[in-house]
Amino acid sequence: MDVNNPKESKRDLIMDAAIQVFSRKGYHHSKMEEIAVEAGIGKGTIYEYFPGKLQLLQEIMEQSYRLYDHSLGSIMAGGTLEDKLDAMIRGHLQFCQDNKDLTRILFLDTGVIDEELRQWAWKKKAEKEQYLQEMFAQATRRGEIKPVDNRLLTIVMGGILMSFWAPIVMGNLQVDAGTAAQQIKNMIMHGISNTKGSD
Amino acid sequence: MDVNNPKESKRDLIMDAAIQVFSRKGYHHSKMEEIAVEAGIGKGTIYEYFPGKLQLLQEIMEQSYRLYDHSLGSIMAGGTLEDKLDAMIRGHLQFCQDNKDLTRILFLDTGVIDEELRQWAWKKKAEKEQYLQEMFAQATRRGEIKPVDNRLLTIVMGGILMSFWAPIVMGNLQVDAGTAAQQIKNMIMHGISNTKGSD
Amino acid sequence: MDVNNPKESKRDLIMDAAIQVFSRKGYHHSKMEEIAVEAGIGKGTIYEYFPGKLQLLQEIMEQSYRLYDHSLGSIMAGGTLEDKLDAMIRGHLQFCQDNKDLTRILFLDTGVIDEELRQWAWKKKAEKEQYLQEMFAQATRRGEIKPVDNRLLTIVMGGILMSFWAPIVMGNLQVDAGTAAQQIKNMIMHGISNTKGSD
Amino acid sequence: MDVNNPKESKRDLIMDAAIQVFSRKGYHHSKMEEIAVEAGIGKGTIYEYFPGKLQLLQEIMEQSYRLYDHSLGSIMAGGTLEDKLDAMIRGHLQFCQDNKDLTRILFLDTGVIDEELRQWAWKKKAEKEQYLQEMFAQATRRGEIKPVDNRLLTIVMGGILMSFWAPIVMGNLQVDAGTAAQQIKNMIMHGISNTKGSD
DNA sequence: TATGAATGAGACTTCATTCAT
DNA sequence: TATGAATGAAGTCTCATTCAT
Repeated sequence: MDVNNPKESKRDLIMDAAIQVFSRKGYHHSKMEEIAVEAGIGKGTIYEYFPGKLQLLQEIMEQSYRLYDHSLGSIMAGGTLEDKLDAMIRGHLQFCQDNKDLTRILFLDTGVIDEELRQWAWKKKAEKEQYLQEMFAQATRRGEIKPVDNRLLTIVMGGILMSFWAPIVMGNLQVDAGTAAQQIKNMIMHGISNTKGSD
Repeated sequence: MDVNNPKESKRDLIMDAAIQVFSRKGYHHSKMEEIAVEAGIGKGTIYEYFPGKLQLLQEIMEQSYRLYDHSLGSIMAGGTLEDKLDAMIRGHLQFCQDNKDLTRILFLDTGVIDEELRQWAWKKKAEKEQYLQEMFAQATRRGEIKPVDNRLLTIVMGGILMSFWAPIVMGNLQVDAGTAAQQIKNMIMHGISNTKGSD
Repeated sequence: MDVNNPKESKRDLIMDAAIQVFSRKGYHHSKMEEIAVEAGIGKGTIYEYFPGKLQLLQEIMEQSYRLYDHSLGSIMAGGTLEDKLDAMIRGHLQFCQDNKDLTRILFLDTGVIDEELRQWAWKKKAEKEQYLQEMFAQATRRGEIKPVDNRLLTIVMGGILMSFWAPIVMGNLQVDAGTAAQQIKNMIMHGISNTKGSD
Repeated sequence: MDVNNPKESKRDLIMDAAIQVFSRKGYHHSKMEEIAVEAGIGKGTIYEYFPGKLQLLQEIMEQSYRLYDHSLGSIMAGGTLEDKLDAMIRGHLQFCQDNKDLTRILFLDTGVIDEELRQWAWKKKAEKEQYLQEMFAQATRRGEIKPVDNRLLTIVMGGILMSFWAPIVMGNLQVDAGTAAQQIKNMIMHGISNTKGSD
């Protein structure tokens, strides 16, 4: 089936090789030559499938985001905020664990490559925040959470998710996604203080 | 009178210019020529004060971390965990607001430049996590917080701090550090759930 | 047909161009750009075949020495000292006349470029002196020459050979290698004094 | 006396420092900065006494040649060819031994620096050869030597002298100038062959 | 006169991209 | 379609020389 579409498979071959190399060295230290070698093809062939190095990265990033969105989207469909948070965190951890190379590229190189790419990443981030914000707003309306500053809460939530990629990808952290997600969700929902209530 | 120490001031002039340019373009897109122009000096002069481009960045990073540590260290001395968290968050927000260019460099370029620099940044991060972990351990012993997974809590806390640099530096977020810090601290301590029960 | 081995021929093309330029200007005044122009190729192409400027010179030197050794080695095989001297001098003169550019590089730039290269040249020189010394020692044992200080004799012999490259290469001296070699050999063997007595 | 003429002494100070550095590193690897440090003065001061780096070398070379000429000239005044040769060789060896730094500069860097300097060195060499040629011609007329090719003889003689600088300066050869000179002179006059006579 | 901070032309080298085969 | 040899723009760094003090 994959062999039926050799062009697409060669394209994927290149993308996979690029993911390896970008992840290993970072975008600016990756050479087209090295990607070609990793893919087992000639340097010029890459340009048959991608306009250039930057577009190759863009393509990888876009595909990664699609994969990420798909992974999370299917998981966190309905339910209470607590269920959604749990699913979201679990999905995020699972994605990071399952796609270390993609994750490294996605969170390491995004900001420093190119203005256009920065804009794009910024837009993606804004979309995600938009989604979070609505999720929290809905939960607020439903009375599931206290009336906190939604803007701050969104940033905090995003930060919590972001904070896990490095420990996971760099190999320091090995957790069971389900267990960790539940713990983290509980921290967010109920805090860490021993004294119930206050403020 | 301003130039009591002309050598030091020239060095600082270069560093300031480099901070501008690195922050604006990112390390890899910054040219020594451009830094020189920004500083209003000749290209060669930079090399009288710094061995090379990479060392110039390193110097900036180290100075930034010293400044950051000093800013936070003086603030969050004693008190309960709640006081410390409040001070830490407030200091962090304030630093990001007061040193946008530095912040952008510190959190954007760190990972992708150079192996040595990556090691250094990694060490700094580990130190900070070590500090957080001890802070939480102490609070646990004192009974200030529930017995949660310290490793996860540390990562979460780090992520929350990290999450604010981008909104602040990119200009989207304008908050009063004191107010925001208190709100964020409360989220961490008491959670966002409306139901007072725990898991 | 001429290009049976295009890769090797391109390499040679570059080396030939480099020999021209190095010979004309000396190593330190030769620019990679100029070598590329001389070869009729782009600047970057040189780096496809040689790691850098210094290694390009090294390669030329090594090839030159191989050529030189081969030229002399085949000529001066056996026979009496007188025959050997004659062959050696003739071969040396012929080499200088046939390879003026190489000769200029070999004897002009060797000492001043680079420590490693200096070591290499020194080793080559020592090898040649070793060879001369054995040749003279053998002749002494055979009673072909008087018992003179072998160390001094070797240096003298080396100097005599060396002395001819400049006049030949700079274009002042045009001699028939065979005739000149015989004359020089006779000077060495029998001296220039008219009085047949010795000291 | 030296102190009475501070300008001249400072000039000499610089030249001495330059001789040290040029000899140690070779012209192209010597930096004006290093020469200044060696002289214990400021970099700019060199330019008060010399127009530039090249002219500093030229000055050193010219002074060296004057010293060399003076050393030899006073020694080899009159007498037979044999006496002259003996004095010339002895003087040459002595000069090389007494002025290793100068010698290294004189014989190592001459050819590769600059077209003007090359011309100058060439002229000097031609003058010396002119002198040798006349010396030999005179000896021929007096019947002191056989009628050999004067041109070749001159080159040979020059080569013999030249051949000794490297062994002496590089530290391998330690000889008594008088003894060695006599031995070398005898080789030249009477050859090394054991069979007296032939053409 | 002496200085040394400042300069910028110039050289090497890299590597994304092209294009003839 | 696939290739990889060839390219040259671009960037870092050096160091002889200048000049204000």
